[in-house]
Amino acid sequence: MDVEDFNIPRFLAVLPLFSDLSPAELSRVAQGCQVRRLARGDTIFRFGEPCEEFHVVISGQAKLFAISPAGQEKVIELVAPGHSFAEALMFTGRPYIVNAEALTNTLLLTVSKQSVLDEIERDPRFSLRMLAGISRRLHGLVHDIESGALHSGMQRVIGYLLRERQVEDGASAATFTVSLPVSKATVASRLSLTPEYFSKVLHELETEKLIQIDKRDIRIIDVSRLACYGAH
Amino acid sequence: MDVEDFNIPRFLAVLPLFSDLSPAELSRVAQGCQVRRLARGDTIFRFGEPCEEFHVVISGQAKLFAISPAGQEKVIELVAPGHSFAEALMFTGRPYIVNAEALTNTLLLTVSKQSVLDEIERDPRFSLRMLAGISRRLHGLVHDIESGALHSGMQRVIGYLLRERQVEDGASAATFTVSLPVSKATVASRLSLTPEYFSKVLHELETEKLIQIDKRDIRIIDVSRLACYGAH
DNA sequence: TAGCTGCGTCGACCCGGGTCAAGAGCTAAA
DNA sequence: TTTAGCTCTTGACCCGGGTCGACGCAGCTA
Repeated sequence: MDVEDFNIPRFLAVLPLFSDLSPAELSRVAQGCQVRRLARGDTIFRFGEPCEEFHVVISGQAKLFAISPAGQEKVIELVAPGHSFAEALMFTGRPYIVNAEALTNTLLLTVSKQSVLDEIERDPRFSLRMLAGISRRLHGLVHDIESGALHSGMQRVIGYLLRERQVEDGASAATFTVSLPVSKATVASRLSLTPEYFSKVLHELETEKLIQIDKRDIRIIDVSRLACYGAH
Repeated sequence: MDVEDFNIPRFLAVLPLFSDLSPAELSRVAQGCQVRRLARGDTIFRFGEPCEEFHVVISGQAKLFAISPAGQEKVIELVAPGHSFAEALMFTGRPYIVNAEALTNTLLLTVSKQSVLDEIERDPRFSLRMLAGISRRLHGLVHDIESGALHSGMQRVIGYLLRERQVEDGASAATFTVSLPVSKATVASRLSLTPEYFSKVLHELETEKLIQIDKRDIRIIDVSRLACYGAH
């Protein structure tokens, strides 16, 4: 995939947010977009910078993360292709409150705040879709907070594996494979664990014959037993 | 304050969300509202119930909380008079994902989903205000996640005390008083601590002569030393 | 005045999970 | 082929903060 030959309106039309705009509207929004190619480790934005746009991952992977005064990093969210981020921040009028960078070579679409505001002005149904998207994101964060406060590390790992099933395939087979999208250290941080402890938990699950670990591919052997393991 | 003699349009006009609607618009929105008087402990809504409205605390206090399978409770948010909750969930079209109840005798305003949708249809500026409100809420949750993952219990308590200053008075005096809005056990849960440990932390701060505890009033003696205490 | 109930405090104990250090594979460049 | 540099694993050790139990001290009710 290349920057120059990339068809922005066609890509926009696939996103839920823009899915039923007319071709004319799509090309208008596309005016306020730019596509960037990023290498692994490139910064997308940093804490404190002004926010005048939101972003969509076209291909590759991105992460949102915070840094503590002591310098340690916590991954807030992993962003897969087709997913957007920072829409919410755009509407607060404040600077970015997290950092974002590319985890692999990534093609990134950036949509200007102004073209979103124009579209909202023009079509109330568009703002409803925007509201729904942000609300769903908020829903996810509430889930993360609950999960961090109420569940043990083991339970968070199990929850993560089971949730990834939806992404992998919609089926509810008794056995299936989850591929970690990024390094184990990054997933660990997403789950608020150290890499060492994450490793320990995975291998405990393996010795219990609930999963099989093959690099970043994790085969779930017994879904139902896995689901109740860790409930003590 | 009584249910019958309460003037809904006048109250709506004070809320940031509705602040610059015309009197005609206000009374239209007020049609879709109802006011309820609740006693301490009364349920506002429960996990899993359908969500067709959002809520504003007129007077009193409410809490949003989750319950783990094991039965323990985590307070997600404390809601003070003049503040709203569950707007975001309304837009996802899904059932409530948390529980809400009154912490004291409370007067609660409930605004129907339909009147919000009507108003969005009518005025794009209204939907911008809605987006900004929800985005600010999301901002707060991200802060909570960072704070839970990156800071120790001591640091979260200090952060809470310093943040409450804004609410108490805007001044930046070297010494001031924070009144806990609810029981210490509830504040502790909000900070993801046990009541016992919260107590221990507060009393450690007191023996360090950084604060003075008098029931639910906490006098901050030295703001600047408090701010850097716990940074080790 | 006694008795009850709910909140807050305190101490003794314990464990989940973090820290540190070492090593093992794997890939990539030279 | 070697060196360098990741990512991942493993084990020994340690500590923040949770658990449990007991008690003090209101504020109520009778």
